[in-house]
Amino acid sequence: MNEDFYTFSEYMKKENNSLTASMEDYLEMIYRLSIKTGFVRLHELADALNVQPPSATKMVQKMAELNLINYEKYGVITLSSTGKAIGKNLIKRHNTILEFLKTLGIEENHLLEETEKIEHTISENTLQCFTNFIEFLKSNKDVKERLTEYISSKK
Amino acid sequence: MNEDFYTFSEYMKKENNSLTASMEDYLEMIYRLSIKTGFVRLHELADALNVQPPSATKMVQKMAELNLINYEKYGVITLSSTGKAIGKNLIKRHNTILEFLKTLGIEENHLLEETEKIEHTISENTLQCFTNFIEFLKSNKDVKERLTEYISSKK
DNA sequence: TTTAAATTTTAGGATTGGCTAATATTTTTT
DNA sequence: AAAAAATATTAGCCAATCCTAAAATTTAAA
Repeated sequence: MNEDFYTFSEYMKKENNSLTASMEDYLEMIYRLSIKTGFVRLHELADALNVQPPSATKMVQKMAELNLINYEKYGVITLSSTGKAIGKNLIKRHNTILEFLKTLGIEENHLLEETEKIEHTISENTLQCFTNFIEFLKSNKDVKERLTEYISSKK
Repeated sequence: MNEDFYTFSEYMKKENNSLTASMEDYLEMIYRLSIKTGFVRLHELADALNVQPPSATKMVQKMAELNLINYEKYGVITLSSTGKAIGKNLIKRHNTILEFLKTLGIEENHLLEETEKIEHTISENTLQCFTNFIEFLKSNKDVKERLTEYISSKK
């Protein structure tokens, strides 16, 4: 048993072709904001993520180079087909974690933040385990009830 | 319902007096490595965390300034009383998350990495929820069994 | 006790993703 | 169509944390 530790930074580094945590946040948000109209404007995106426009510009340029989005100077932002596919998965992951945490009794006003933080760190395998747990409770209503009961008794 | 999103970087910023994710990793490791002898050498620490010695030097200097550890150039590293107290909590948190994830069926060979990533992101409240869940299973053995069963049926 | 080996530090560089201030472009208003 | 307002970009800076290469210090060996 050779325990092999690394620092957080190292674990979070993206050696594969996967996205950085912040990129995932941008992609998710672009997905959400462009559902209705098919596009987003840079300042909407910046506002939604609570960053300054120059930060969004920089990130959006990077994402365009990675072909996650279509973007030209001063234009509108739209998702590429890749971006759309990835975005969809990110949103799904987000919602799974949200539901998972909710089930465990995380307070409503912390839910979003906790989800936002956790979603970027977990592996596919872990996500699947979360999904399984949710399913387990769905097909075992009695357990779900007892758990809910237990949680509220702890408040 | 005013959903207020931020990017991962913003969530992970430490405005309070709390430590960065990497600092937490260093502190945890120093705690582990200094249990027996009461001190650690810089190169042991660097080795254990898979970083190069200069990286460890820099971090250790910063942590000494924050009075988490006692350190003087070329000397040994020992925990200050503050550092010891915080370290103890970090280890406890680590172990809680490890147990939590194990219960959910995360595979043995991913357990450490997943724990290492999640431990730096969650709030006190969320940790408490994890603890509650573990307790719930301890006092409801039948549920624990059914869950374990369910998980292995999913493999 | 001088030399060699091990350990640690310093110096300088890279990446990520924020920021502000100033500039450029586009859109809207008059 | 010219002026004003809104939007977006560029330039340059900051902090965290990693890295390599070279220099300094300490420890061990001959």
